[in-house]
Amino acid sequence: MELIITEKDNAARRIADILSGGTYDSSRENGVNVYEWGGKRCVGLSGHVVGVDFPSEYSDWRDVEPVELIDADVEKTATKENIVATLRLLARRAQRVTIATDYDREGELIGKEAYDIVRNVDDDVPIRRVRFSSITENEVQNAFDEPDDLDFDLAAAGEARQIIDLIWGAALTRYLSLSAGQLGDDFISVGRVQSPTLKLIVDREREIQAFEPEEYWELFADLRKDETSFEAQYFYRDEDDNEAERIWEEPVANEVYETLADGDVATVVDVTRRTRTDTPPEPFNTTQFIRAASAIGYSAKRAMSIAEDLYTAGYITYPRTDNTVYPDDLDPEDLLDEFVSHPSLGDSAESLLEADEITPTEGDEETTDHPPIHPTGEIPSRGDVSDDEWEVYELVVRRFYATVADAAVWEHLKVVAEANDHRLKANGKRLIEPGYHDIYPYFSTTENYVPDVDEGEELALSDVELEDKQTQPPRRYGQSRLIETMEGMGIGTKSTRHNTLEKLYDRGYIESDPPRPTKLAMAVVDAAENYADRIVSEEMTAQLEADMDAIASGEATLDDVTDDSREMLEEIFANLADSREEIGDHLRKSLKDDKRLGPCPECGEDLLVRRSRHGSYFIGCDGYPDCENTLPLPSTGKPLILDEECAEHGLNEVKMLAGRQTFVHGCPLCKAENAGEGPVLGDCPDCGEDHGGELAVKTLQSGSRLVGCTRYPDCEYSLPLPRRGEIEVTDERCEEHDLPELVVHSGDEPWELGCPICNYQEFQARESDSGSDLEALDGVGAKTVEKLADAGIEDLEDLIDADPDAVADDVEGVSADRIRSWQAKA
DNA sequence: GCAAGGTC
Repeated sequence: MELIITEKDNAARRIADILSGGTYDSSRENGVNVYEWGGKRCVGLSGHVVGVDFPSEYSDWRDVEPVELIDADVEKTATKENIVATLRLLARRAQRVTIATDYDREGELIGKEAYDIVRNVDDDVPIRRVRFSSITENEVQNAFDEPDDLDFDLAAAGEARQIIDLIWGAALTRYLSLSAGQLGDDFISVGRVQSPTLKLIVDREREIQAFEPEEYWELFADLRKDETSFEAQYFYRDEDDNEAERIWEEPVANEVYETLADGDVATVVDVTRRTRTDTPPEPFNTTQFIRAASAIGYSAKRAMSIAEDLYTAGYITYPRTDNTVYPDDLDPEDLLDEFVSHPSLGDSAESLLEADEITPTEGDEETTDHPPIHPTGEIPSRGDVSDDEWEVYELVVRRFYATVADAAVWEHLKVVAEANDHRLKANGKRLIEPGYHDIYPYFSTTENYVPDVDEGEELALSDVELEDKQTQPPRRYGQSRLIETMEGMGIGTKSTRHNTLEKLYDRGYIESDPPRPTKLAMAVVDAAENYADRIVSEEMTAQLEADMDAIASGEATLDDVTDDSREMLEEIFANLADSREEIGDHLRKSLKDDKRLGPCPECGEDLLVRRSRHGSYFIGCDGYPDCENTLPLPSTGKPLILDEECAEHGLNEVKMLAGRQTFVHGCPLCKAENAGEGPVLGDCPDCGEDHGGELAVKTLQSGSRLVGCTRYPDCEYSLPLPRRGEIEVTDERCEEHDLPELVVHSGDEPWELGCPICNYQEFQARESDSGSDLEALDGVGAKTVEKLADAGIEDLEDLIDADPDAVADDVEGVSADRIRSWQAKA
C-alpha cells in the first residue's frame, strides 16, 4: 500500500480525486478522513501536527528564571494526537510513503514532521516527496511522475525559526510578565513578529502626539467659460521652482486674496492635455485581497474567514498565497466560459471573451506555494451562500475579470489662468475608455469636469475664497495598511499577518479601529527598545531569513544559527539583570493608566475600570478596600475609555464596544446620578387593570433605558428603548395602546420612535423578516444594504430615484457605474 | 498561562 500525506484534508481529497479518476472511497479513522483507491491511501494533516516546547519542568513561570529558558531543551510533542495516531496506523501498513505537503518552506517542515512520525514506526519504508504549485490534473500528475526527496536542509531552516521564536518569545514574555506581576490571563507578550508590528503602531502614535499643527492658507476661485463654471486653486512657485498651494504667512495670504478678489477676469496662460493609461489590477494575493475586501467594509479577520469558507466549499482557490502570477495551467478563456451563462456575472464574462487576445496581468511575486486567489469555475447559487459570502465571492470573480480586461484611459486637462500676476489652476479628468472599470466597479471613477479652453482666452473670475487651514498629524494605520506594511517589512506570513493583529487586540495592546495603542503597549515598546531592541525591530526577521537561507543551502547548520541566537539573547538578559524593578514599575503604572477614569468623588483616589469575578465590567476605586465606591457599566460590550472628559465630574467618558451594537455610554457618574423613573406614559398592559401598575421611562444605574412597569419587581413588563439620545414624550397618543408617541433626539435629526409597544412589535417583525428588496440585486449583500441605508436608500424605489454619482460619493466601495447597472436591472 | 507557523 502506498500512503500519500498532504498538508490538509481538502488537498488530500482533491489529489485522491485526480489520481483515482474520481473512483476513490473515503472512510474515517480517529476522526480523520482517509481516501483509498487501487492500493493507495491518502490522508491530510492539519498543518503542523507537532509543536516545539520546553520540557515540563520549565512550565511554572514562578519556579524558573526566564533566563534559564535560553539553554533549556526544546522538545517536539504531538499537538494533533488523533492525526498523529492515524498516521502511525497507516504507516505500519505502507510499503511506500509519498509526502505531498505544500510547496514552500513551512510545507517542507510539515513534511519532515510526517517523515519523523513514519520513521518512528518503520525504519526503512521508502519515503519520497512530490511538489506542485496548484492542485490541477497536470501539475499533480507531473509531480507524481517525477518524485523527489525531502529537502532536510530546508526543513531544518524552518526548525531553526521555531526554536528561536520559542526561546526569544517565551523568555522575554515571561521576564516582562513577572516584572509587572502580570500572570495568568493577563501576561505581557513580546515576539519577533508581534512586537515590530506593535512598534509600527506605537511609533505612529508618538508622531501624532508630538505633532504641532501649523497654520496655512489656501485660495480657491470660480472660473467661468460661457455658462460652465469650475473651481480653480491658487498656486505659486516655491524656492525649488515646484508648484505650491499652501501659503504660510497670513499677510501674504490676505494680499493674494485681495488682489484676486479685485479682479473679475483671468486669462488662460497654459493648457495641458494628456492621456493616462490606467492599467488593470494584478491578481489577488492574500494581502491585496484583504485590502480590497476592506475597501468594501470587511475587517481582515472577516474577509479571511469568508475566503476560507468559499475555499472549503470549492468556489475559490486557496486564500493564503503570496503569488501574483497565474500559473500556466490556468486558461483564462476556459474559466471565463464557465461564467458566460450566469445571470449576473455572465454579461461581463461574455464581453471579455470578445477580445482578440486575453493576456492576464502579472504582479512581481511569483511563488511556488499556491496560485493567486481566483474563482475555480464552480459557481455557488445565490441560496448556497450568505450575502456577505456572495459579496466577497463576486469581488474575487470580478478581480479575476479585471486581470484579463483592457486598460482604462483617462484624459487629464490642466488649465492655468492668470489674474493680476497671480496664477490659478484647475485639474480636470475624464474617463474616456472605461476598460476594466466596467467589470470591476470597486475603484472610484469620479470625473472632474473642466471645460475645453484655449490659451489666451479670458475667463470670468468670481467667488474668491480664502481658507484658513492647519497641517494635520499623520493618519493612524488601518488594519489592511498594517498588513501591507508588515508584508513590505518582511514580517509574518500570508497565513499569520491578520492573526497577529487579532493577537495585539487580545493582549490589550491596541483598541478601536483603526487601532490605537494603549499605554501598556507604549510601555512594552519602550522597555523593549531600551533593553531588547532586536525583538521590536524588523532586523531580527531579516537576519533570521538570511540564516534560514544559509541553512537551506547547506552553508550553515541549525546549531550554528540557534547557538548564535542564544548568545545574543544571553547578552540581553545580562543587561536586563538590574532593571527588573524599574521595568516592572513602568509597566504597572501604564496598566493603571489604561484603566483610569478620573478622581473618585468620595475619596479623591483614582476610579478604575475593573472586572468582576464573573467577567462583567464595573468601575471601582483604587482606594479599595478603604473606599468602596463603585459605579455600574452596561452589561453589553467591552468598555473603552475615551479622551473626552465630563465637564462636571472630570471623569473620562466611556464607550461600550460590542461590534455593531457599539455605543457611547458617556460619563458613568452622570448616568448613575440620572438613574431612576422618568415620566409616566400610561397604564401597564399587564397589570394596570388589576393592580394599577403604570408604564414609565426608566434609566437604570448602568445607564441603559427602558419602558417598565412602576410595580417592578412585582411586574416585569418592559419594552426596549434606544441607547442613544434624549427621549421626548409628545402629546400625540397611539389609539391602539393608549400611550404617548416618543421622539428620540440624537445626532442632527430627531426621529420618531412612536408608540413604544407598536415600535417593539415592528422591531420583532423586522427581525423575523430581515432583508431588504435591495438584496434581490446580484452582488448586493447585507453590508451593502446597510451602507446604502446609511446613504438614505432603503429600497429599490429609492435606488431608482437616486443620483448614481451622489450615492457613489456617499457610499464607500460602490461606484456610480455599479449603481447604474443596478438601476438598469431594477 | 510564553512565539510563530500551519489549519478549521
